[in-house]
Amino acid sequence: MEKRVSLKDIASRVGVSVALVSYVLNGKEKEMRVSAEVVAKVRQAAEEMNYEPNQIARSLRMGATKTIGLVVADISNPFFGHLARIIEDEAFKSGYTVIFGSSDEDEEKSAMVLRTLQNRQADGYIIVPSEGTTRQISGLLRKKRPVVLVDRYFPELNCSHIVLNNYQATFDATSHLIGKGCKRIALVAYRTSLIHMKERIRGYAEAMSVSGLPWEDLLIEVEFGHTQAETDNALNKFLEKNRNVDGMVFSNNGLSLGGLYYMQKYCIRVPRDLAFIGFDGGEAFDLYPTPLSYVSQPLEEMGREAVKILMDQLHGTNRITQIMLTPTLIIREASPC
Amino acid sequence: MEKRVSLKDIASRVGVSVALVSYVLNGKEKEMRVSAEVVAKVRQAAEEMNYEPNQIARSLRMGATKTIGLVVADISNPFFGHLARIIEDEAFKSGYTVIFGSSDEDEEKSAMVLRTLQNRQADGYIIVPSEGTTRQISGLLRKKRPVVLVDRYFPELNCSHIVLNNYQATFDATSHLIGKGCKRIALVAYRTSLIHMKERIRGYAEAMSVSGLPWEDLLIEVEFGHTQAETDNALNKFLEKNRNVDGMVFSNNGLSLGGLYYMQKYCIRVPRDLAFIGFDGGEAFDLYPTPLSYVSQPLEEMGREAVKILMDQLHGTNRITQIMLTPTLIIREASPC
DNA sequence: CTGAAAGCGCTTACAG
DNA sequence: CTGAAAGCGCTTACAG
Repeated sequence: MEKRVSLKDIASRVGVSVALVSYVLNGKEKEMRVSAEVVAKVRQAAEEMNYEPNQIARSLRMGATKTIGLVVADISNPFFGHLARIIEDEAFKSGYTVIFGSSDEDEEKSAMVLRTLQNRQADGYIIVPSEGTTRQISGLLRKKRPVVLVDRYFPELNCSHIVLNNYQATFDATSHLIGKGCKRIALVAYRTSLIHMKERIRGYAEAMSVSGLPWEDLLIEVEFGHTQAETDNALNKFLEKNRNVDGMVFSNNGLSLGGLYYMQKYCIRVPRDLAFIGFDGGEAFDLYPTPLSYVSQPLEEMGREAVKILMDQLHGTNRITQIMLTPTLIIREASPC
Repeated sequence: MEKRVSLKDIASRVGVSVALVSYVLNGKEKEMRVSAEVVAKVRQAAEEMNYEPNQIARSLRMGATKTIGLVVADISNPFFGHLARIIEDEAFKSGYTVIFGSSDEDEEKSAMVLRTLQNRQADGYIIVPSEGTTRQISGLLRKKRPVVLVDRYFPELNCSHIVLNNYQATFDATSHLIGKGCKRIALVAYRTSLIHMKERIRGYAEAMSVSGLPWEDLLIEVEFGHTQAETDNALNKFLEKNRNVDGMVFSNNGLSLGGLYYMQKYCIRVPRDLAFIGFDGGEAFDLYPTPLSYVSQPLEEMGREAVKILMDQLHGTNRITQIMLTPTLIIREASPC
């Protein structure tokens, strides 16, 4: 391992103190009234020696790492990958780097990831919280760490968050199908206590109710971490009992795709045999024989705003910001082919 | 910001030196022959005070951060997102954390990302290198930083890498179409000097040549960072001139999807009107009316091995390992529906 | 068995 | 205008 060049190396080469080099390289030569001659010499030496600051040392000294800890369910899931990318870019603009960890919607894994991020002294956290992690988040808050929750949140926690208006998302989706004449609309959801799912179920139930349609028997709940086989099973059982179902709303991207795999396997033509509204878009929806309708989230805005809220808190305001974004229903008609 | 508890805090509470606390908490109480009584007291105090080590301080002292710097083209691209996830998990097993950056296939951005990762003193690097970054990589090597290149590499560089046998990938894909009776097979590729693309083109050209089929006019090259409109344009122009094309091979995932969007727009039915082989899989390929054939890469293996090779180098061997993985051609037949 | 001390590379009052 | 010194939290020879 070749020796990295330090301030000391530059100082001894130029023949000045380390402090002076630090001032110059941090643009404090004005307020410190360093002589023009020294400034020039230091700059040149730093350049020639290819000096790069040691962010670790600086972090230790300053008590801040310029690091954002990001916890998502799974970075390989395009929804979270995209979010991560937006956060990366936005953080970079403010000089922050992102360290991430995937929680797999698992309480234990979430705890491990958070411990790692804390040991690495992340200055602030952007978290897609998993079920059962309320105490982990409140622990962070107790330590006065800036935290922004994304996609979901815990109503009982006084914490910044930015989420979709999930109620509206499924309310609009369901209402649209009702407007198209559907009467027996099923919702496919995850079985979880997390608020975003609860809200999506509530939106659906409300849309059905205001039209006087029963829905209690049309709610299909699937376990997190379900395999395709299990999803197939659940849908099979459900459709056997409810042969007259004429529409389906899926409450997230993975479920939507799982549903499509199922339909394909059992030769159910979507949307001809069964009206369909998915969640979050993707190539599979676009390239379907008839492009599929779905609920679209303003992901860019969600990521960008999450970073902004965090930056706000990192810069000392103690303000708690809670934002609810508006979903867009993307309606596709039969393709021209 | 609440004060974090340090070794000093524990030491003063127990009434021993900081060194002793450090020994105990790092499991060195045996070799240091710390008395059982002190061990117990320190352990308990650490527990009660919720002590978490400051990895930043440790990094500075030890000259190692237990951090892997990961550079991908774009973390929001499922191919790289998946790779990142595998690397994250594998690195975690060895106690390493991942810091990532997206280069967007851009030389400048790559340089910025690498600078950031170096300032943060990443111990080693896993890089999907962009065009024109040979000097950036060789700079890292000159500083004796462990580096593993993934997906692509630079033949002129003595550096570990793990890539697909890209030649075989398109050779097999093209040969398969030839075996099916296709004679005018086009390849859609990126215009780049990067070896993985060159190899994919070479595999295609060779497969055509051994069957005595001309191909020079059937190679379609698209710029990196192309928009869909530009892809549409290129394909339109090409197909106008070559109406008799009977098959198409796409040389990466983005191009494959771009191709499918094009086909959809112009009502070309795949694979009925035109034989098709894509790259890297994905839901869109599966859910196509007729599931589409594609070249599959062993991504898990690529990610896992990349970390293993890096760990090897981090643990002091100076060995250079270069691995070429075997692609699998996934052939799908018409669906039963 | 235990503690005092040095030092990783940096920033920043403080003194002159 | 410049330098000596302290200190961030940790690890690790060294001395006793």
